[in-house]
Amino acid sequence: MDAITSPPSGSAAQRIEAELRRAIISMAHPPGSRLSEQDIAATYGVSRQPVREALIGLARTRLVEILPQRGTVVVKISTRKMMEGRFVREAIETAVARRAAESFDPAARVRIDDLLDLQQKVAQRNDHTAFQRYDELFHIALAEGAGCAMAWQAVSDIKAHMDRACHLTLTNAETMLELVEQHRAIMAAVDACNPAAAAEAMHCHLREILRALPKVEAEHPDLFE
Amino acid sequence: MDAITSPPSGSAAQRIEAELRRAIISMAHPPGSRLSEQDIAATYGVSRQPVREALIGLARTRLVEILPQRGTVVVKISTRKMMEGRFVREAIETAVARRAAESFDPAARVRIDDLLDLQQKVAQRNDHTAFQRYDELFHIALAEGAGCAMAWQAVSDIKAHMDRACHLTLTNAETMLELVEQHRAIMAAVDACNPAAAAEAMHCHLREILRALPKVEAEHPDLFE
DNA sequence: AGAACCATACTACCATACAAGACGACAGTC
DNA sequence: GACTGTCGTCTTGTATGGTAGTATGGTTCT
Repeated sequence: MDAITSPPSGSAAQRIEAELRRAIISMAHPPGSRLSEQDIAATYGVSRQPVREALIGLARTRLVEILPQRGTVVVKISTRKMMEGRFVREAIETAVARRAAESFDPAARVRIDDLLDLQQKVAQRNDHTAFQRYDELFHIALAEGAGCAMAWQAVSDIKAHMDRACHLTLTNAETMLELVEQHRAIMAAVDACNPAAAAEAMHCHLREILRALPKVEAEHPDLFE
Repeated sequence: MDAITSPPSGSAAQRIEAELRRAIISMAHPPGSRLSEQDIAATYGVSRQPVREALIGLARTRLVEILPQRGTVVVKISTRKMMEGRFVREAIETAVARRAAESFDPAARVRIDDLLDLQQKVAQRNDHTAFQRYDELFHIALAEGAGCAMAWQAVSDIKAHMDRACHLTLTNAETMLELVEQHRAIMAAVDACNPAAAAEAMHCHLREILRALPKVEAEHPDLFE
């Protein structure tokens, strides 16, 4: 049942990177805020070295920017880059959906129904964090079921940025329930073995996600670059 | 003219990571070989710390695998993973080619012709390394010209793995010249503003690259997993 | 002879200390 | 008053020592 709380994996550096990643995506560290190696090290009770490695990892996913000898800051949200990211994600995930409709692992299929039910529950509770976690699990399961788990690797970084923005756009339960319905629509096309419909459903799904972005940019201009 | 030799950028860690990356892709460190932090540190005349950060970076791109408290090894080539990677890369790059045919930055357009001429030259000289570098520059320029530079970010890691395999498959000048011709075919479709043709040309191009992979796996089974 | 056991040499990992660059405040000068 | 040079304090970057875990080879017991 605790598939949602990822365990404190392996090294301290990995653990801290995961923690910081969550904190950044959930806006606990808002865009533009500074991240001091020393402060974080003190917070987590470790040395600067693992913190440094964690920040390097986050910099690689473009969630933070390390300015040499100056400091590390959480990158601001860029609508333009977000749209570019959507383009790439759309290219990958529509291809995955198409392949899923051609052949899908039956074992993964039943798991997805469970995921969607759980996602619907947390959506009704208006629980952002759990919702996004199940959203991620859905897309992972879809890629794995289609036999291209590696595709997720390429998408995960982009999705992290999107999820951060969605913490501003996903304000009510209705919107989240809509997204769950879109997930079900994708699976319906997959079950019908209709590649074109699956790709189209995924296309609409990804289009919907960032629809409200320009509005929140006007509301929170300080979070954007 | 020295656009091919990337400068020793910023920190020692980044410099060493770039060096190791080149060495791995060019098979100077063959798949399966061990990479000791200490040895590399001594080789490059630096401490173990920047080497460690470099190895962590390479592990993130799946070029090496860090086994905690045991050692770091160059990952072996996996035909299955390579095919999965091609699937993802195909999804992204055909979308890029399609968009390029819809609208392309004129300034980037002229640069590409220069790149292709240079690539043809080094192909005639049978210079693997330079060829792959210009190949990379071509795909980057195409993405930038199409206005989705971020797409390259998602492709670069996959291409690194492919390039490593291609060091085994690209043995003669003829094959390289064929690939240049495929590049020109893509650009012809772009110039003709024919998205479908551009995507199809890219599709064929990426299909060709790994065609000889099963053969080299039979010849060098020790390099594969 | 075979197998369990232990010492040793290796590894990645973390903590600490030091170095070098960047920014801001302040004093001195024109 | 505006400009400039210098010093102090922040930051990240690098070096080094020490720790825990793993594999390996020799040894001892059965």
